[in-house]
Amino acid sequence: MARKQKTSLVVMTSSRSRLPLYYSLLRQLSQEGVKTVSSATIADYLNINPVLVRKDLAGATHVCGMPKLGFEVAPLLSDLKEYLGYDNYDEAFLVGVGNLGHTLLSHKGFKDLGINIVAGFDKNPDLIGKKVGGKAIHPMERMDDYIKRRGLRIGIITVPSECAQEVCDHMVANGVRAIWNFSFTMLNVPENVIVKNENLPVSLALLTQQLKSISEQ
Amino acid sequence: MARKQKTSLVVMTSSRSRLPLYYSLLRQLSQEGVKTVSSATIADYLNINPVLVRKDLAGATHVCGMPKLGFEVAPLLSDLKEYLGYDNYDEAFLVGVGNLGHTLLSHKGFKDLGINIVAGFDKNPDLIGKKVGGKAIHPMERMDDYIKRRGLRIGIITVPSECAQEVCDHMVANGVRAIWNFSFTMLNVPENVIVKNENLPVSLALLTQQLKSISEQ
DNA sequence: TAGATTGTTAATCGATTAACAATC
DNA sequence: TAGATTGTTAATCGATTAACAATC
Repeated sequence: MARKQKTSLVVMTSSRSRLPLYYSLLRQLSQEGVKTVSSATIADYLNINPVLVRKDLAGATHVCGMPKLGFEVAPLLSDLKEYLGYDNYDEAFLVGVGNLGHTLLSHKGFKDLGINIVAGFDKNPDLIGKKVGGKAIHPMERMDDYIKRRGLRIGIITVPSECAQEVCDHMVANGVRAIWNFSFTMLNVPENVIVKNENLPVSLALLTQQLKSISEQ
Repeated sequence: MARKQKTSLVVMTSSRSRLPLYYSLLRQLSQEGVKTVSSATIADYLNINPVLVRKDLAGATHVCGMPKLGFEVAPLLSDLKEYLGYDNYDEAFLVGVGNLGHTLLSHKGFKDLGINIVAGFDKNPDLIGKKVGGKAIHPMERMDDYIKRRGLRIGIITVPSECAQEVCDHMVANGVRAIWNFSFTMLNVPENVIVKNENLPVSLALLTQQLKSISEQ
């Protein structure tokens, strides 16, 4: 950790993280045949304030709520989908086809949000040439070239912590601008690259912590 | 989605989500032999304000920074570890031993944070009796009893969305108070149960979104 | 000593909520 | 019509930052 580059952390306004929740909920409601929904109902499901819901929806969609009826679900969904960029097609790639790497490569949920993980890279010769979730696994040596050739800008790091910084450096050197980091290392990147650390154990630990703090009251 | 129960969402003060970052960073620094560190250095790595770092540390530890030298890494680490509850032992269990379930059961990182995923449950007869990551897989029918007998309060849902609510109901009925939900369903739970939705595709989508919004500037 | 760094108090900023008139 | 629900403006709240005296 000698270098003096910074880790750019992802910070986001809360509205951004609520919008996907509205989207999920509305899709669920839509499937159940619900045609219109009030901000109070949405707020109720998500345990937040109805005014907040209206503000968020007003900011992200063109749908006007109707007094007495609430919002039409269908246009809300399509506007949210566009706003959230779920109908744009984005390409990402993954390095480190271990347990977690396998899971992500095979995960069906990315497609719906317009994301395609196009390939995996690993140094294990047994994996090379195989397919995981329909995606080819390439040797590490091919990575630099592959990134540049396809102009990939989004990389996923699922290698052990020891190798994470090295993989990261290669990514950055070849034009990657956003990194989804599952290793436990704090990555050093130039200012113009964003890193989102996804630490599953920490995530669960935060939940157990919260459970405790609630139980204590 | 007929019931009128609410989904309790996890909301947390930002300090809470920064503390694990300090912890990771400090552990990394400590391994490199660093003995003391200034708030400015920490802030630099994490791209945040040094005053914020001092405030957070003052709130979570008893360590006083020394003018001109900064903070001692070792006591900071042990205080943070205690504050974050990483040295308390917590038990969780997991339902749905598919791809993601396998990954979580085998994940080495939980132990460090004091979390033990004690068992997995699945309805697939081929899995029953096997071990994944050293943890036994039991049939679904055993779940209710198992939860009660061991007094488990933290459940992990990695089943397909269609089954998620049903699994959730069983958990709640048997005393589970916190649910880590990897399905795409918004779960209905009583007010005193907390749900943390972990939607990996949405997580990546938020990152790509942010990348776009930065690129546009 | 001078300079780096701390902890604290006050100011700012942004996000959330309350109040309320408008409308179907 | 009356009541439910909207969108908007102002007030509140909490979190972040700025300013600065204290200290090694």
